[in-house]
Amino acid sequence: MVTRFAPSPTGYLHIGGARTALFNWLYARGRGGKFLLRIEDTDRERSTPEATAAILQGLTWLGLDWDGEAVSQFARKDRHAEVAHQMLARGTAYKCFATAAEIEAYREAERARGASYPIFRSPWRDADPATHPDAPYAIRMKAPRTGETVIDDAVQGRVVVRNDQLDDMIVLRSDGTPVYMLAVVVDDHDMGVTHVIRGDDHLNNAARQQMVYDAMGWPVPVWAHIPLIHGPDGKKLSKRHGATAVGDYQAQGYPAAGMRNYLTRLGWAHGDAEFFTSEEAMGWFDLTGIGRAPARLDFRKLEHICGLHIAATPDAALLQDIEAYLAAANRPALTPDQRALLDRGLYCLKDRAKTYPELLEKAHFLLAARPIVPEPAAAAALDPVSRGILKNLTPQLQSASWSRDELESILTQAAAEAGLGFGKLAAPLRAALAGRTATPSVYDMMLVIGRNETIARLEDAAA
RNA sequence: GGCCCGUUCGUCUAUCGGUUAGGACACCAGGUUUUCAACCUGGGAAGAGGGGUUCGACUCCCCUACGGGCUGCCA
Repeated sequence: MVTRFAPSPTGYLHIGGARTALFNWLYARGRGGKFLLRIEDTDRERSTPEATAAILQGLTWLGLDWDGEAVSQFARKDRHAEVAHQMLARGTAYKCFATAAEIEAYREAERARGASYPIFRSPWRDADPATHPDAPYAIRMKAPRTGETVIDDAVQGRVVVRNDQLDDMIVLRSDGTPVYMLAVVVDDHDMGVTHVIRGDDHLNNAARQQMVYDAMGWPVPVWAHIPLIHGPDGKKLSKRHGATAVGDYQAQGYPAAGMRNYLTRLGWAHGDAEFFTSEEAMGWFDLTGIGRAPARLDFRKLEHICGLHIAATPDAALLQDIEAYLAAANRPALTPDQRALLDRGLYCLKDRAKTYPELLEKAHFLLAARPIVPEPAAAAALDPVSRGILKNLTPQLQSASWSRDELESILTQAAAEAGLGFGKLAAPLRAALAGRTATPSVYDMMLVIGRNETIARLEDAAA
C-alpha cells in the first residue's frame, strides 16, 4: 500500500497539514507500505522555493520521513497534458472554445432566469469537430450528467453526489497547463497511491476526481477524508490563534515526539490510550478510528503530553533535541562546559519541564556562570539572617563527602540549629545557587555543580 | 442559493441498541512536599432541539438549529 502527503508550497507547513501528513505516515509505516511526498506547485504565482523548503524542514523536524524524492507536480505537466489528450482520444473529454467572457455571460443569463448558482454547460460538449474554430481551447471532462457518483469513504462513509450537481470541469487550460483536479489524479495513479488520506475540504472534489479515474479506466484509491483542525475557539485555524505553522512549535520548544503524540490523538483514538510513542501508534493506527468532527487545538493538553515525552526521553537523545531547539529558536548554542553540565543535570530537570525553554530556565543553575545574579523574587530570600546561615554553612561543606546523604544531614541539621524548617533554608540556598525560585532540588543542584562551585556561590551570596 | 460533511463533560475522546455514559487535559478540594514540575485521593462536569423506529436509544431514520466544506481556465 502507498500513501502520500501533497502540500502546496504557498506558505509554511500548517499544523493541520502536519496532522494529515502524520496520519498518512502512521498508516503507511504501520503497514509496511510507502509514504510519498509530492509538492503541488502547479500554481506558479503562489508557489515559492522557500515554502517548499519550510515544508520539508517541518516534516523533517516532526520525524515524518518520506520514501524517495519529493515529486514536483509542476515538473510532470507534460504527463498531465498527455493524459488530458488521452481522455480526448477516448471520448471522455472534449475541446471547449468558450472564453471566460462567454462563460460569465452564460452565468449572468442563467441568473437572470432565476438560477442561484448556475452550472456552466458548454455548447461544445457534443459539437461536431468540423465546426471547431481555429482558436485556443480548454479540455473539459465529459462528465456524466445523470445518475450519481458514490464515494466510499473510509472515514465519512458512503457519500453520494448527484451528477447533475457537477459541471464538466476543465482538465487542461487553454494555455495547455493542467488543472489541479487532473494533476492529482494522474500523479496519484502514476505514483501508485492506494490510499488517499487528506482533509475533508477535498471530499466534494473526490467525486470529480473519481470521474477522471473512471474516464481513464484506472482503479480508484481508498478515500479517507479527515476533518480539519480548528482553533481553541472552534473557528477555522488562522494566525489569530497564535501558532499555526509547525515551525512555530519547533521554535517554542515543543518536543517532536510530543507533537506527534498529541496530533495523533487529535481526531483519532485507540480506546483510552493517551500517552504513546509513534511506534505504538503505528501498530494501532487505522482509518476507522478517525473521528468525523473537527477537533480543536488544546495547548494545555499538548504541553502535558510534551512534558511526559521529555521526561521519558533518554538523556543523550534529549540533549541532542535541546541543542536542535536552540539552533531552531536562534538561541546561543551550548558551550562545551555547559553541555557537559547539562548532560550531568538532565536527570533532575527532565521531569519538571513541559517544553525545552522551561527546562532550560530550570537549568539556569548549571548554565549560568558566577556571579549568580538573583532574580528579584529569588533575591527576596537572601535577607541578612539567611546570608549569615549560608556563611556558617561553608566550613561544613568544605569537609563534606559530597554525597547526597551527607549533604542532606548537614543541611537539615543547619536548619534545625537555626530553628527553621527546611523550606526556610532551601529558599536562600536556591537563590544563591540558581538565582531563581523554580529549580531542581537544592541537593541535586549541589551535586551537579560540585563542591567548589557550590561554596563559591554561597560565599558570593553571603558577602 | 445548491450540494456535501459534522454535533457525547470547557477541550480531546470511549461507547459500535441494554453501561451508575468510561478515560485524558483543564478546573475545584484535600494529601505529599524544599521551590517548580510530578505524584496520590476525592469532586463538579456531557449525548444541540424536536419527532419517529424499537421492549429498550448517545447509538438507526427524518426534520430543525448551529458549525464546517465545496460550488474557478486556485490548489
